[in-house]
Order: sequence, then C-alpha cells, then structure tokens
Amino acid sequence: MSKIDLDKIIPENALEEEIIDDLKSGRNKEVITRCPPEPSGYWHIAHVKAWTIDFETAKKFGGKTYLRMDDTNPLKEEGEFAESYLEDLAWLGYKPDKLIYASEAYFDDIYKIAEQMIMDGKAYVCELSADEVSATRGTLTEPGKESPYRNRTPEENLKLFRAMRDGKFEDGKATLRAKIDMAHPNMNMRDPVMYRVLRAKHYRLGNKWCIYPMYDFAHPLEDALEGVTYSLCSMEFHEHRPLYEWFIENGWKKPYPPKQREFSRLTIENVLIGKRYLKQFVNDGIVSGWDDPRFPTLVGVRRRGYTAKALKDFVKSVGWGNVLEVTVPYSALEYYVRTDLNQIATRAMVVLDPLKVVITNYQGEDEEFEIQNNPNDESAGYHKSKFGKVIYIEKEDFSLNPPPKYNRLVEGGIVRLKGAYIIKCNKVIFKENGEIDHLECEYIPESQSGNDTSGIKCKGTIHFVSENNCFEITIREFKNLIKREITHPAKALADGAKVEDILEPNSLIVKKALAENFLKTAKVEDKFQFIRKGYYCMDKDSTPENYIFNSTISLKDSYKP
RNA sequence: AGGGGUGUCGCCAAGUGGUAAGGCACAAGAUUUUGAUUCUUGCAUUCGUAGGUUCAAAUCCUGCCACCCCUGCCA
Repeated sequence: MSKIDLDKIIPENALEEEIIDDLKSGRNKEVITRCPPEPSGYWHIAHVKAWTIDFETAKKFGGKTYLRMDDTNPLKEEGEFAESYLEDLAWLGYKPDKLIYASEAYFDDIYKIAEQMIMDGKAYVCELSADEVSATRGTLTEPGKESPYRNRTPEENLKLFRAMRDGKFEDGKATLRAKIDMAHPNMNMRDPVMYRVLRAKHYRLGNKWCIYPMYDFAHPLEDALEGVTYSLCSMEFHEHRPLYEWFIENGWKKPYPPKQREFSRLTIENVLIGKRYLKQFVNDGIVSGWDDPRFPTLVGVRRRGYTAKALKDFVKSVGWGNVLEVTVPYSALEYYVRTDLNQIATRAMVVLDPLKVVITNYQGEDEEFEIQNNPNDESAGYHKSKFGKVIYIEKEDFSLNPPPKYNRLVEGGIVRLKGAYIIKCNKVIFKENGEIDHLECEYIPESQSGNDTSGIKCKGTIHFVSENNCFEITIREFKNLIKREITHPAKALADGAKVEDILEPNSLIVKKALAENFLKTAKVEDKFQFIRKGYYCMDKDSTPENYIFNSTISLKDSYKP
C-alpha cells in the first residue's frame, strides 16, 4: 500500500473518490475487491465490464482481487463453468490474489452465523410454503402479513434449524427467515429467506448439505469474512443494499464492514446476451458450442479473433454508469477490436475470390519481394512474397463497367500490384458462357515497388498472389447471429419472439481462398490482416492439410461508388 | 402505503454555482504502394419541462413530465 501515493491518483468516478477518502481517513488500510461469478454458464462480453471494474479498481490502489465462485445454488452450478472462468480470466490478463469456492470456504461459518442470529432473535424458522410466503409478502403498495411462525423462541428456532440441517424437513417445507419488517417499503426487507431446504448434488460438496444459504445472506458475510472492502456489483442489486448492510450489522457485527457499490450493466445492440438464452442456443445446436465464433462468450469472441485488450478498452470506454443498463451500438466495440488488431496483426495477401491474370511479357522464374509484416511496428519485420507469370487478383478488383471513381483494374487501364509492379490490362479472355476466364496483362519492369523509375502515376493498388506462391485455405465469414434489425434480442425473446424470428439465416459462410505461402507459418489464434480485406484469426479446427481462418472483422471501407 | 433510481448531441459520457470535456457514429478535406491506418476540420447558444433564487444555474429550490428497477425458497 505504501507505494501508492494517494495524492497522485486521479479519481475517475464516485467510488474512487470514496476509496481515497476511506484510505486517507484510515477506515480502510487497503483495497480488496472480489470477482464473484456463479458457475452457471460461460462468461460473455458483458461480464468483462464487471471483472474489469473489480480488478482495475483494486490495481489502481495497489490492492487485491479475489476470485470467488459464488456457488450457493447446487441446482444451477457445474464444475465445467468454474474451470472455464479460470481460463477466461487468465486470457483477460487478470490474476486473482486468491481463488475461493464460497461453498467450501464459508458454508460452515455462514451456518454458525445463522445460529447466532437465531439466538439473537434475528431469525426464525418458517414453515410456510413458497406460495404462502409469496401470498403474505404483500404487494408494492400494501404491507405484508407476518408469518405465524415469526414469534417462536430462539431455543425452538435453533432446534428447528438444526433439524433442517439434519434433513428432518422435506425440500421446501421450511426456511430460515430474517426477522426484519413485513411492512417495509423495500420488498427485500420483508423477512427475506436466509436458508432453504434443498436436496441436490453440489458440484463441489456433493450431498454434504441439504440446506443452502441464499445469495442475499451469504454474499455480504462472505465479503466480510474475506476482508473485502468494496463489493462491486451491477445496479439491480442497489435495492438489496439495505439488506446487505443489515446482514453485516446483525450477522457479522464488526466495524469497518465491506461496502456494496453498484455500476451499470452493459449490453450491446444486436448481441444476444443472457446465460439462459445462450445455453438454449448451445443445447439446440444453433451454434457449434459455447466457443462458436459467432457467440458473444469470451471463448467465442476469442476464437473469432477478438483480443482481451480490445474488450477491456471497450468496457473502460463505457464507464461506470448510473442507470440499470446501458446499451451501446456494436460499432463501439468494433472500433476497439480494429484499433488493437491494427497494431498487432500481421499483414498478408489473400485472394478471397480469385481471377486469373497472365502477365504476357513476364518470363522465367518468379521473383521475390518483401512485404512489411506490420507498418505500425517496425520490429515485426518483413516476409517474402512472389510475383510471376500467372497471378490471381480479387474478382472485384477488375471491372468491365467500372463505376465512378473506380481505382482498380479496367480494360486498357493500369493498377499497382502491392509490393510488385504496375500492370496494364490488354485483353479480357472470355469463356464460352460469357464469363471472364482470365485477363492478359503486361507488367512495367521499371515500376518495381520501392524502385520505380517509370514515372507512371497510378491511382490504385491491389493485392494478389502468385500461382507459384499460394495455397488454398478455408475461410469462415460470419454475419451477425441475430438479424440486424433486432437491437435487443434478449428482450425480443422475453416478449415472446421465437428463436427463428430473431435468428439471421446462414450466418456462417464457408469458402475457399488463395493465400500466399507465408501463411503456412501461421499457428492457431494467430491474427492477420488480409490486406485490403479484413482481420482473420487461425481457427483451432485447422489441420496441416486444411488451414482455417475465421473472419474477425472487416476493414473499414469508405469507397462509395 | 409504496419504495428505489435516472433524465447533458443519434449512442456512451465529463461536469460538484463562473458561462457545455472527451469517445463512438456521421460528414468534409489532406497524406497514403492497404479506398485501411494517420492527420485536420465540422458536429448541443444548450443540459426532460415550467417557474423561482442569484451579478451568474446543467449545477441550488419548487412543481410537473418521462423512462427504468423491486412482490424467487435465483444470483
């Protein structure tokens, strides 16, 4: 802590101002946050905001962040998910200072605290059914009714609570409830349930317990027990804050308790977010799995080629927020993806839709030339490519009827081949069916790239591959999983839309392309910019016989005919 | 007997009584052997609305209006 000079820290939101005050006043000696996922699904883009806030806030103040699996509901949780979080977090570049499974670490302590609260007259065993509890809770405008079991003695409650623990009650037949106020205007304070009877196999504890604490009860105590100073969560928990503080005050009963503070949830237009729906897509086979490159899960976007830096920069740009949920356009995310990839992606030439070109005045072996691997990073060096008698260019880079301002190749026109020569198109050879078979061009030997003495001015530059220096690769292009016009897919589903109503048909397009041989050196997850086309990432399904590249995102294109 | 939040450019978002930052998007221009990148420039006389206080209000006061969240033995 001593290494942080508080006066040099510029607070970026109200929480950071509060942290500085707490540190200066001595209320807190250090900053400890926790990252508390429930292992019930894979993380998606929106989670990154929460984890970034947890880790970056602590980091800014030289503090610590604990990864705590918030596993208090055996019905929903699985070990597979918990394991995925460890990997996702590492990929994001965050190292937790401690790994905790709340169930293993705190269930005993939480149980003891519950017994203490019973003895303090703060909790009681209620034998109302779930429906009865619901019926007696009152409404938004009317107070609730007190449970007939509310005034049992502490001794009686303790005996009953132990009976709950010992399996003497069937599932749903009893709960432990906090004795607060059935007439409280905040519904969360109307004698909330602390423990329920639940016989289900817990993914870590098996059948050790048949009672499980509720989030509202367990979470504040876990925070307190752990020494967490700031418990950061999304805005929907704001109204649980009084309850959070009530459990700390009546359960933990020590000074300098953790503080719960809330930030806005993040959603992105046109992206389906929500564990429940994502799970359904996986189970129904709509996507190939949790790591389908069209999926907003971290494993998905990672496979697609997004970087952790892009994601983190993106969520930081959105800020803390002060409403339940902020929705930003997808383009806001894409900006950060392009920006990062532009800095790190290796440039390569790939022709996605080849048109054969014969250089009539070229003789002999192919000649080599060099391409800069990354114009933004001199240290990335160069790689060799080739130019020769037969090359391929992009079909769309030649036109028989060019639109206005078309800077590419036309009949009788010239264009520069990136890294090589200027060529002139002399003749278009057609097939019998009228389609173009190939082009006959001549190259201008004096126009060699970097060594041009021809004096010819050439407006356009296009990419190409030489027949002797290319191989076939597989490209996976993606459209948005969800139809463009559906900006809030989760909302649409909740409002009754069918999956097929919101699903973009054929969002996966597989095709072949011709890549320069240099791409044979690629490894899984390597990121490339296919010059003039977009960013691509080598997929894990690749084999030595079949290199597969996922389209991460296209380059911006301001050409408007 | 309801309670809790929020309203600043199309989207995020600073702003804490001294005369509306920034980013995305968009538009125009320059440079460019990627129509990318980069670079310039433009983009709220006005802060939900109506009043009030003040030399001065997005910021303070009052009244309206709009939107979001809360009635799980989920987290």
